[in-house]
Amino acid sequence: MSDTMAGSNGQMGFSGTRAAAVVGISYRQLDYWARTDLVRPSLADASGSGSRRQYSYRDLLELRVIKSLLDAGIKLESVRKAFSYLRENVDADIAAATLVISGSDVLLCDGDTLIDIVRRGGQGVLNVLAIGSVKTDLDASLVELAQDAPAADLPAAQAG
Amino acid sequence: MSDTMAGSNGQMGFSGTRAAAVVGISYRQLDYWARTDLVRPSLADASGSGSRRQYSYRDLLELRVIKSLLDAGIKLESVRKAFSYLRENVDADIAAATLVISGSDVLLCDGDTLIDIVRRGGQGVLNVLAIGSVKTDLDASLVELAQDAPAADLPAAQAG
DNA sequence: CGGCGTAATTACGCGCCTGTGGTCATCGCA
DNA sequence: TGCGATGACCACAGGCGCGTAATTACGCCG
Repeated sequence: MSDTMAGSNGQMGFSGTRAAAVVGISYRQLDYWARTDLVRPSLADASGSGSRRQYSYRDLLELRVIKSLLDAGIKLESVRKAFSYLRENVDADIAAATLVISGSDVLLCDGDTLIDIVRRGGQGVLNVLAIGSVKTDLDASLVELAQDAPAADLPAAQAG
Repeated sequence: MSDTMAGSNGQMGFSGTRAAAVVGISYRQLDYWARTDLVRPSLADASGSGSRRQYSYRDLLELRVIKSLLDAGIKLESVRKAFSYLRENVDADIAAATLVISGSDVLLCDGDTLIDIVRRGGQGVLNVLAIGSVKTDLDASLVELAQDAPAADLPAAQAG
């Protein structure tokens, strides 16, 4: 009936269409990003026509961060570099920190470190994004769209 | 002999080619930006083939700020919006402040105000750029390139 | 006044990102 | 096991932001 049925472990996935709807991007963007290796669905990748991609909650968070960066006028190419860097150098819990992009340098930091960085304010542009607020917005969108897919649990348990 | 001859008032202009060289962008970019109304030369605009554009020092500063934003991965379209907003709402001395772009809001602020903004860190991306450092870099580039155009005064008198 | 250098103009092409539309494999369901 | 819905795949189009190259016009200088 719905593609958001909870599995036996309570960890549900999101289909491509639903992921795009929740995040607030077009399906074509989601598709393009998946096949150009920006964000691949971590639960189930596509394997030919007719297969189904399955996005995790964490994937949605990444997608939403990317959407925020795009909305802020940042080029997709730049977003790609930032995320490839992040994936190689950071495994910390992303949701708690603030993302800072400064040229080719990317880092996650907490509030005080952030103030420090901004105060010294190198010689380039700083792109600053609080992941926490992104997560809040994402959860709100999830609750909104949950009405269309009744049997799904709300993601409250995932708040970290 | 040179297109950077100082006039009787000491206020010299920069040709298109030199402006591009000093700022560090291609001539095609400068040309494109001029004819699409991003930055027009304030001393003398083009008037047909064979005419000469004349950029002021202030123009160079704007161009350099734009270059910084582009280098940071910000889309030209977004830069356009920011500058059209700035030109309509702000006549303060740009060189002293910090430029902050937050979605469709653009503002110039000093150090303390900046910290305040970052601390509360709205729900989007903040693009932060200290204009002072841009000006410093620009002046350095001017001094470097002055060797190619000997008779020109250094822009030290223009420091704000 | 006629060549010469500079530079603005124009035409053309490319790569990126994305929207549109159609095709086709797969899944859910009866 | 066939049928309809879903969604991945593919071909194409289009705008933006330039690069490249040729063309045209101005200004200077001999």
